[in-house]
Amino acid sequence: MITKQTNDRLSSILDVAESHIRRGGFNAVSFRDIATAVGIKSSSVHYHFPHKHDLGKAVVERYAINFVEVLGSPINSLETPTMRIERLGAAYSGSLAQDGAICLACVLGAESAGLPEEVNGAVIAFFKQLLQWTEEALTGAQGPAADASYIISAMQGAMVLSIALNDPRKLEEAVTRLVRFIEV
Amino acid sequence: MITKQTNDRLSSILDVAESHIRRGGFNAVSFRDIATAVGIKSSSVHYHFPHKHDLGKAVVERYAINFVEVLGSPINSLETPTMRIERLGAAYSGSLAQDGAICLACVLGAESAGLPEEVNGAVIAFFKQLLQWTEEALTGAQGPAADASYIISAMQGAMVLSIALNDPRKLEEAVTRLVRFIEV
DNA sequence: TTTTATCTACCTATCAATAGATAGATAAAT
DNA sequence: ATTTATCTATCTATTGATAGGTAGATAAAA
Repeated sequence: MITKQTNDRLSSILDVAESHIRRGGFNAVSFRDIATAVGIKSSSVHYHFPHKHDLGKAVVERYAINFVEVLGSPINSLETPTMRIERLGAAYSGSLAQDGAICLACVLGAESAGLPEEVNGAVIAFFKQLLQWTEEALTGAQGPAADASYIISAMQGAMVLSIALNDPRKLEEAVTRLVRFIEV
Repeated sequence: MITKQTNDRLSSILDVAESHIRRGGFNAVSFRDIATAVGIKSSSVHYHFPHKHDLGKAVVERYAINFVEVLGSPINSLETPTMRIERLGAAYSGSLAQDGAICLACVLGAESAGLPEEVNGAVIAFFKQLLQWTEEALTGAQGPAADASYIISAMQGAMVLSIALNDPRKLEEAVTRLVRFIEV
């Protein structure tokens, strides 16, 4: 059985790992860093995640579940596609503003070719999930920006630019522009 | 005096470093890997680049010079803004197709928060240069996509998606869409 | 012309630090 | 009694970095 405390500890480990990865990529985490931050020993982190790729995969999978949960369903008859993409944009902006760090998929997608395949697989799955959500959200939409890949690309790219240039408005402006050019 | 051979060796070091960074980020390079690939010892790499951030900075700076050179001038009276952005898109697509690797700025921009400041500074400078080029190229242009930050974001993001999903068409489609929605 | 000095570009050897990983002990919980 | 979650202790490999040496080119001084 998994106790409450164990769950907390697991969460803490994943929290620290996610935070480090989102700031500096997969190689920016080490078992020791995590252990120190959480207050345990590195061998205890290995107990929960035998290999580093187990940890990486778990971080990505939790992130994916959480992201989709925050987004909610893309099929909501009370909303227009524009409103849904606005919601997606808000999730991106919020994540940047709240954590001061880029989206996990941005970092890991960028260093995709250097990742363990277990981690890369999880990243790919997340991207596909994200694309599917956006496609469904766009049902019936038209206009210069009404394409799932295009929207995800633009938002992720704007996020990178925002982080690199330390200017959150890059992302906000991109979202505004995207939303403006979706027609119902 | 810098001999021809020295120049070749320096180039080789930078070549290998760039290739590794573009595949897996800044931490995917090591002095030993480079040395082995080039055929010298790691201490010799240190001779040319005392610290790792010196190497990183040099890689970014060479990349920036090369990229702008490939692009050519953004101000060319024979071209429309659309044609210029098409040229930018071709540079991105070509770089992906030719090297099978993402743009250097995409990777380093994404892990920006984890980079040595010397390297990060060079990345920021490159981004600014790229934005300025695009702004100049857009002179007089209008339409849903006529914004430098937006165009760079969309292209970089599409590049990440292309690499992560192993589908170069993501980038090509994004470029097509961007170009289509620039009006003169 | 020969000697002396300096510089370049590499080498060997080595360092301390850190990486991921494992074995075995322990104590608490089930 | 067994499982869970942690510990201590340790391993091997790799990291970035440095010290000290050397062959060859260049250049200035004797």
